[in-house]
Amino acid sequence: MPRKLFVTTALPYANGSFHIGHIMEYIQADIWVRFQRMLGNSVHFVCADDAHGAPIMLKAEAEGVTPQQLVGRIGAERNKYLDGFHLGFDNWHSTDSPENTELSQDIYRKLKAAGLIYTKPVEQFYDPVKGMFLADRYIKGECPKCGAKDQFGDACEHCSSVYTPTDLGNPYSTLSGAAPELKISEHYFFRLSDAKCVDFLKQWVNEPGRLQSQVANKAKEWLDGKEDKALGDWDISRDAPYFGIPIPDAPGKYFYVWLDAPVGYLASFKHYCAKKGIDFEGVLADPQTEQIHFIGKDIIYFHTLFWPAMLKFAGRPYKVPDHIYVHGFITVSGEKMSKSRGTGISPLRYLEIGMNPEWLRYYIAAKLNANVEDLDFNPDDFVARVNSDLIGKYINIASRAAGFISKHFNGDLGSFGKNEGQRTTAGPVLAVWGEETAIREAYEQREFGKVIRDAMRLADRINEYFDKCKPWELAKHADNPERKAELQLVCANCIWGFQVLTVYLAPIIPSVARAVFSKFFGIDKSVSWDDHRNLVDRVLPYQHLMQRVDPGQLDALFDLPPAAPAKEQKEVTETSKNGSHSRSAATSSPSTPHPASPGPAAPAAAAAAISIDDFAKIDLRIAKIVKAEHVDGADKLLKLTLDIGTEQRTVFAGIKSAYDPATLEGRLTVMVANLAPRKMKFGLSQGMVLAASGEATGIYLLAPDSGARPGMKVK
RNA sequence: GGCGAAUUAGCUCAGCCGGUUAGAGCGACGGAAUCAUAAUCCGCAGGUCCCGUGUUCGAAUCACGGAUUCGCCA
Repeated sequence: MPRKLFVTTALPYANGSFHIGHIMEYIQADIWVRFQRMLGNSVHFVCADDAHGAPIMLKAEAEGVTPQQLVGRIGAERNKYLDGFHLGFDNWHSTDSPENTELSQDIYRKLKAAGLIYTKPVEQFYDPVKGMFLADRYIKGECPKCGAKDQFGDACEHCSSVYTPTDLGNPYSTLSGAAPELKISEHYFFRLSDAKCVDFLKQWVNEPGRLQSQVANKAKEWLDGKEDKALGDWDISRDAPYFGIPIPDAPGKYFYVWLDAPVGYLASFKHYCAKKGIDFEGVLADPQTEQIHFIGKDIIYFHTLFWPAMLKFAGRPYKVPDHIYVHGFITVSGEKMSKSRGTGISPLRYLEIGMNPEWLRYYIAAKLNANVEDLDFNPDDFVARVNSDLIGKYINIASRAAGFISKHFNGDLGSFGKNEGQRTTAGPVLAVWGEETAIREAYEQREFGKVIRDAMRLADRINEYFDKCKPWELAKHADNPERKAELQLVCANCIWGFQVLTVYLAPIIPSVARAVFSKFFGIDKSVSWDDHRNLVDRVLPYQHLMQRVDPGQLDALFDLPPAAPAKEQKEVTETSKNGSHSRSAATSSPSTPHPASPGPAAPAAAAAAISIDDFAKIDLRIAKIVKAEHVDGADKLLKLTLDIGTEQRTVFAGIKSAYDPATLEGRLTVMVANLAPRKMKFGLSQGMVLAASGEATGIYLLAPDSGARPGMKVK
């Protein structure tokens, strides 16, 4: 009996491009979905842009476009990523859509009819210049405890005390700079504290197998809170102007973005159903349907409290989620992605420089398990794992066995019985078949790391078998029919083992799996789980199925343009604090846009004029290169140790192509001494040296006239 | 500040309910092989299991305290 699955990933906030954290979540869900589909289960897999809310409204305003235009622009680039990483969503929609408006308002009306909605006046800061109420993050002022200036309205970065915006001294609006006024407005609330809500949620959370234990514990902590920790009601309205969905019969009131965001799961599904002629309500109302949401650990609160309660008390046709599968964040080289230092990985750049998306899928799968744990992208580890596991172990099996079959048997794998128990498959094939249950269960449990550990152990077995049987020796005696038959058997066994492994790995590397079947086995079909039993009869001449990673590509991946200037960072900080879906996938990294490539400097098309004050911010110093060294594994970089009088700095400079390190030692140059340090693949770079370059090749380091001494300021 | 999670070989990690000399992969090192995109195979080396105290016949595993990191506190 095939399962019926409705699967979603968290809605990304549509104010920016995808970052590596989004991609990680989609890869996790996509692997699981592909696995389910291979088993023959029915899966509807959808997502959507989370379009509403103040940050998008304000960003659009700043850019002089409508929110719809902004969201449309972001939405237009989604497919590049989704196709690029083989993410097989059935549909991608938007919360700013007729379906979402209809469903959100319907759910609201039903909640209201159930007596779970009420209104209450709320006193809140109001920006008289902008004419709008201000969320906490748009108010700054002096910390009531320590007096630090320019603190946000929720917590102090200096003394980390927590308070409300009304506690701030000399508050001001970050939007207009005006002093905010306290103003009262009627707000709509969802009565989450209602006994029937709490009782339902307690039962829902405790359902065995529904949530990961860490997640269930967290939810229980919220549900069992007492006094000031007790579960409160949820403020679901915002006053105009607001980019969102109007609340029925409440002029000037809109749903808070977090109310309509998860409804977007349903809106996207409904939109898809309409396109495909599927009965939307029928699928939802079917008790067999399993509704599953993949999310990041930062949005557990919304998905284990509000969302199930909303659905439960809205009633039919809505169903409560069957599972919420929570993952951790992704870090890069052990560090949380930094907002200010521009570290991180751009998924778009990854694709643009021609890196294979399935390397990343493989690497992320290798490090994923079912727990709410962060995982680390480590560049060296990435290269090692992909090259030694995927190419060295797995692909290598086909590569080394196929030649003999093509050369001596014209691609025929032989008339040996291929069924379990028969002599011919007693070698590696039985071993590989023996792990089928374990691997299938590991997939089901989202223990992808275990899948890969198991699969690679099997690849090792096949390689050992190959070595032990020495087919290259057998081939030397191919005129002996017995030797020749043995040669065919050994190679066939390895190729069958490879076939089974390919099926096992297909959810993770779908495109390679498909290519193995079409280009190597001559079978053009989508790979199903059953294909691990249907051993093939022949192979086509082997052609490369996958390239190795060139470590130089990692340099290119991390060689991003300098971090965005301070203004941009501030924006990012603010928007990322909005607690919406934007951060749901993983890190708090901004999705820093970047040019297609670090392009050659066009003959300086005069940049915009700056003031002398702007220039003075740059601390340029004469530096003496005391040491210059090659960097292992870096194509372009040299590691420089610079003396600037008061201290020594380590700087990585992209001048390897132009300078021999030995000739640099001892000479003077100019460095930016106050450039924010930046973590690079090879270490921390504490500044940069200045060099000239143009259209033509060549890089020319600056040098001061004689007489300059290390540490002198350049101005 | 309160609560929670994490901390195991150079790197990435596995070690369930406490039980013999703590494991894997990669890397390093030494060999072999040469079919394969220098991939593969064999062997070897590497650990005060964050620190301390305690419970126990026995603790990486439990308890308490501490350090560091990360998160949650609507």
